[in-house]
Amino acid sequence: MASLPTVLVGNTIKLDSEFKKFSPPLHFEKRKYSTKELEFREAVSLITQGNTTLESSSYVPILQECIDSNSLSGVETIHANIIKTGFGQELFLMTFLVNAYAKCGTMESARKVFDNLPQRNVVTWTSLMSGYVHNLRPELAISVFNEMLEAGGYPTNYTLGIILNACSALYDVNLGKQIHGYIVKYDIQYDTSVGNALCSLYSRCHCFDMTIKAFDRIEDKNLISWTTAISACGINGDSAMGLDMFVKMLAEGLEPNEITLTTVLSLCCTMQDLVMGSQVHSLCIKLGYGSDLHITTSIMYLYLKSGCITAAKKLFDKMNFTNLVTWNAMIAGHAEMTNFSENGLSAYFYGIEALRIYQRMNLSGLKPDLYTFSSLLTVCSSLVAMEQGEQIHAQTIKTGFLSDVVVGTALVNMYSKCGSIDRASKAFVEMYRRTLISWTSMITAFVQNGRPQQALDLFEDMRFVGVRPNTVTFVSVLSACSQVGTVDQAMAYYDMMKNVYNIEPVMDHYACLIDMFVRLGQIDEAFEFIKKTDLKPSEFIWSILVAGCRSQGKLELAFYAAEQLLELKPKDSETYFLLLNMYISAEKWKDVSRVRKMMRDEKIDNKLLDWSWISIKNKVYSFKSGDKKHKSDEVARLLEDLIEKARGIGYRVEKNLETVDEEKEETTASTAHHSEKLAVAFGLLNTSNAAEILVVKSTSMCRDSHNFMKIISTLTSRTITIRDSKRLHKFYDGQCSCGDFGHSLV
DNA sequence: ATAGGGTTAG
Repeated sequence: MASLPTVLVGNTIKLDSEFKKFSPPLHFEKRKYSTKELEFREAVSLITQGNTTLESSSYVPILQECIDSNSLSGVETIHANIIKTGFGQELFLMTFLVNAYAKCGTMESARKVFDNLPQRNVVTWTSLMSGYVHNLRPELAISVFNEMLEAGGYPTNYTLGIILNACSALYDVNLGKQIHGYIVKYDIQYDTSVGNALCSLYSRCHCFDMTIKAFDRIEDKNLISWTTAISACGINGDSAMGLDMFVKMLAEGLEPNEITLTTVLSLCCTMQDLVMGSQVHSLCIKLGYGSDLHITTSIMYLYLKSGCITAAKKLFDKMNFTNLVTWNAMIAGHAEMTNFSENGLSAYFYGIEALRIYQRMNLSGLKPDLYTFSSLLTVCSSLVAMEQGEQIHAQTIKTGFLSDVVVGTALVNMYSKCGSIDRASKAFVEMYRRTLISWTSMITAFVQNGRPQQALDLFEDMRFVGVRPNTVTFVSVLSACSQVGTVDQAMAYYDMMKNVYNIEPVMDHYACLIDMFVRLGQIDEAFEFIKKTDLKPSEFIWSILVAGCRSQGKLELAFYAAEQLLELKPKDSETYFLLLNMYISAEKWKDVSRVRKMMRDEKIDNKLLDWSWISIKNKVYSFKSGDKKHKSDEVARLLEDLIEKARGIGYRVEKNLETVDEEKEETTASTAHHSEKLAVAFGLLNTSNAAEILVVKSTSMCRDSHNFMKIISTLTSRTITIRDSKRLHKFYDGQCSCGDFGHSLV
């Protein structure tokens, strides 16, 4: 966090009447450059020959050319020449030189030129500030601002715009508000550059209302004002409003440029609105931006986000030019699919594809940046690929991108989802800046890893440092409460959410509370709560109730809840398998046949896509039920041996689909195995004695397998982590981190 | 002399 510049605390900005009227700054006249016709190369050759017939203003377009081609050596050559020819006293020229050095990335030289200036005016000061903002040293821009004020200089609207940008770069909305205070006091909110900077600051700091207010106050709204406001709508999650503004902008007669269009396409993208997207695309083509790289990348990303992976790939392969952003979008698009795939198996393939694209990107010679790393970490967390995740962690350290708050948060999330809570919290502690999402991620990490009390403690820390929780934070908090199992505490947080933070409860919050009642065995209270809140339970809530009723032996209610679930998800194979298993456990064979017939009628696959995979030394081994791959004899023998030993200490194979022969409808010997049992056995055989086992499973774990893993963790003295489609299970010493309510259903 | 966009995290 940037410390507050002391000068700003008192009323020390002296704004004179000149400033209020926006007259041009003192000592600065706009020159008409006589060298418009002078060719750049000609000029350079004149300079290098030492033939100095140039007048001082002729240097400006040459310097501009150096800036455009980012040629530091060019700037240095011209600098030397200016000194030689005695133009070093020309303030306007030296100001431009400060700017040129700053734009070419050497603030040391810029500062040196500035320090040697014969005199200073607001333009020279402002150029230096702008240079620091441009070179990612906003805090230095602010101290230069203070220096200027102390020296008696007055800011202009441009100066204030730059300082607001510095605040924005520091995410220091409080300092920005102080500056805003002066802007209000001197009534210059309607100025375009000040207004645009305010919009941009508030947008970046997620103060949406302030953004729109600042926008409304701008007298002459230019394309930048509109683009900033439209983009702010997107950041705020109100893409529809952004599209409305875009239409309004068009109605006002402004023509969008490629940047506005890219922003608008990104709105279509978050709305997954292919129809609107293709309309905007047509407009892009009409305005001549059809082959613009940003536009094409946005269209590609729109396809990706709308699930049209093949179309996106086609476009990608057809593109003549790609840059890092194109590749990042491709990787991010696949990374996102790993989150939204219903089916764990397809998530796995998307994840692998994302890593492949990354390899291809490396081969093409592009260097990854913070966006690449964030997406890759997401992929690793979805794949539960901790080894790859660690490699990417190492790369973020080497490249310096670890200091980015999003990368840091993604790292916390990756370690958490891979079951390594210690590394997750280390990553969190080492972050130098944390956003609400970082805090929420860490709170969620504790919840995911079965440490509810630490989650609640961290939540209080977060409140203590003044970070305001949101809906998502409270889902994790209530989820932690349900694990702790204190009804009063949960209700207190529920009330806090509603009354202190004015957050309306959503289905996930209700689900947490119902989950808590169910865990406490208070099935009646759960149903009562549903009635009291006039709640129409979601699928998820019904599935919690099914599991709860079953474990409480309330079979009638369980069947009722399961039927409700089926009504909400009539095409979902897992629900049918749930019902089947329930009837099999109850040995109601008639109902078993009835459900099987329903499945045939609905054309539901007779086999659940149950896969598990384990990554050992960068190789991934996948298993499906009853699989015979990967040293099957050894794996089978070990598994039989473990089952035998487990039986010795009370394990009984539960009757379910895996263990019941379909034809005879009776329990057979456990020759068929769940995929995760195979993967764990394989892991036990192929890792050293103390190593943790980490397995990913495409569906959710069943109760039988869950019981089995608990016992195996004791028998082998190993920590076994299984990430299923619902949550994380960490088995250690006969216990599971989910508190035995995480396994669900089937 | 100043200003805007796309890809990222719960």
